[in-house]
Amino acid sequence: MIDFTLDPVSGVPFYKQIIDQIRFGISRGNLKTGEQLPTVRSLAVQLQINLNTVSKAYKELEIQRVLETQQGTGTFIGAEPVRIAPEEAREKLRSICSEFLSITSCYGFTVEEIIVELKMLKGKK
Amino acid sequence: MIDFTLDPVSGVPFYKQIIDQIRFGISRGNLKTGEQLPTVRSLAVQLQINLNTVSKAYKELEIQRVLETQQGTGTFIGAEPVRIAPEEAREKLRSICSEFLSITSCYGFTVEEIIVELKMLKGKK
DNA sequence: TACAGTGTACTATTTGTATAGTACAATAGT
DNA sequence: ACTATTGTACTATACAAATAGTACACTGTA
Repeated sequence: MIDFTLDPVSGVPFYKQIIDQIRFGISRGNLKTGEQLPTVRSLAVQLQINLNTVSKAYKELEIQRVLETQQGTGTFIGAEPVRIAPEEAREKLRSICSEFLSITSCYGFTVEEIIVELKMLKGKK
Repeated sequence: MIDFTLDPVSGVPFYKQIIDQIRFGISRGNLKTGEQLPTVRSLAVQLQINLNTVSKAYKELEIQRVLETQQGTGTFIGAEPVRIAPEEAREKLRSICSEFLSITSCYGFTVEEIIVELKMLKGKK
């Protein structure tokens, strides 16, 4: 279970914020395989946004195999994480990290600061 | 001097990303008083975005007295230094790292793997 | 003066986000 | 079978962000 929250002034689209929170919730173990997510209608009411916005987030995550939806039943956390070949994964990790560092360096953050933050986010519940 | 970078998938408007990077650059001392920024045209070419988008960022910062523009000459860092509250910096770091983690977790990478990769990339340069 | 480089201003257009409303389809429980 | 609940699909609308193109104004320099 997750407490969804939206930041309307961040500039990040609502549906992307929802996507992020679900993916992050899975990675931290707050959302477990098979667990049911709020219905599109209930989450829309809770966040005071439109039904279609929630639907868009769920749909995109379903395409990415992160979620599994059953019409008439609900939306659930997918079974297995996508498997990638080790070499490809390594290259992917490198490119993502590299891009990440270039962005953080624009803000002047040091690698040490970043690592501290990452560890903190990982431990957070 | 700063290496500007845009994250097109973050959902944050380009002009806001530019504003942020300039503000943080000043706050961290990477941009000093009186220093000339890239021209609107050159930065637009560099970031592969439109001239008007860069102009919008510069204009907003000029209103905030962060930048000083002289038509026909260029755009420069204003006299009064920008001070970014520690909480804002922390929040920025947190949001960037959070988004980063949500992406990496999608590929199944652990925080430990990521940290190893970041340290390796840091040592490379 | 002439010119190159700078920022500015404006209109038009496209794209993405979000809302609103409605209708339909699949499922579970009774 | 019926009903409630779930996800899906579609059209229309509004707004912001970004692009594209063009023209203009100011500055420094040759």
